[in-house]
Amino acid sequence: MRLSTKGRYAVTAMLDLALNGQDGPVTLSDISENQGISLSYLEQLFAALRARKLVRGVRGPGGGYFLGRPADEISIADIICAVDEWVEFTRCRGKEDCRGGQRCLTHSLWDDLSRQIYDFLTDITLADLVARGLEKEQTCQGKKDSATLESRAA
Amino acid sequence: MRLSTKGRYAVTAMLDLALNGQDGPVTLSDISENQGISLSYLEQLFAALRARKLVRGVRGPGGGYFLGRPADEISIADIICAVDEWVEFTRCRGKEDCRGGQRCLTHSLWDDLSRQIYDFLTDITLADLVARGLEKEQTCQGKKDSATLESRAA
DNA sequence: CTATTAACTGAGTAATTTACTCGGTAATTA
DNA sequence: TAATTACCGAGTAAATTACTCAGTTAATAG
Repeated sequence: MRLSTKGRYAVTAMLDLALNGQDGPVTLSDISENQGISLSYLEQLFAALRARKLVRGVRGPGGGYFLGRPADEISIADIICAVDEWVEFTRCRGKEDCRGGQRCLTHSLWDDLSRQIYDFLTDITLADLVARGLEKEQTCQGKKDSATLESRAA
Repeated sequence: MRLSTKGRYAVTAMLDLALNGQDGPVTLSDISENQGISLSYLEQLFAALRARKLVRGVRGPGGGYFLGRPADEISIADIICAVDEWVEFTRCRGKEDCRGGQRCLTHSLWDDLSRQIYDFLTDITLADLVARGLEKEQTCQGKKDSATLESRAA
């Protein structure tokens, strides 16, 4: 498993689709502006997402992107794996011999952990995130009553 | 949260200490050989780990590294945060205004997820990993049902 | 006391990944 | 037909990863 800013970009972009894709397709330009990512980089990310059928593109004016499946059928792990090209699972299985046993043991422990994280993220869908977020009704600036999570330092 | 090969190196190295640090300190040379990482790179990683008191160094012949605390008091999140310099939490809180609300919402959803992953990894200690690994008694090559996990190297 | 060991430190750099720029083509709509 | 937007690929700047090298301290063994 791997968790980088690239994966974050992909997840937030997909969230953007989940939130705004109800009425019509969302353009990459919109996402680019919303998320502060360059258009070309988004195109690269969406090429990977499209290859995994996580999004569907519509050309022409009024076009843009839709989610490829309902939001409750897209897990965070799906998204991250799509852009981060994760495999690299037990690398000492083939080329690296593990005669010593020690190296092999630590690697298999890591793979075990990696698998746990993967399973964890497989159980969380885009829909889950959106639902959990809406239920809190937290907008960044909002901060109504007692909470005051971060009070205007500057 | 961030999960890179750098974090993996740190975790497997710490696992190495947890597994071999019983009798005496473990040298970076040993770890370097076990894990296939260069000595200098390990020194960099251990500088960060030492700064967070996750390891304790002993100089001179017969020296090496110990865990800074018992293995059941060191979480995976501790290790990863030490080397990956993670902070970057809700980046739209200060400099980026979130008038649109859209960008802000996706970011806060991401931060929410990031927090979940962090909590998940905070609950897993080095000792947990080792215990879980031993209980499975999985060696990479061996896979014979009887023991074999410590097969005499040095 | 001397030599060796191994932790520490820091500057410099190759390799890789991230993120972007640019210049296009293909499909769709008005 | 013209505008729009997905789609495509080569080239590159910036950042991070991972390493080499060249030392210095501290502790131990002889």
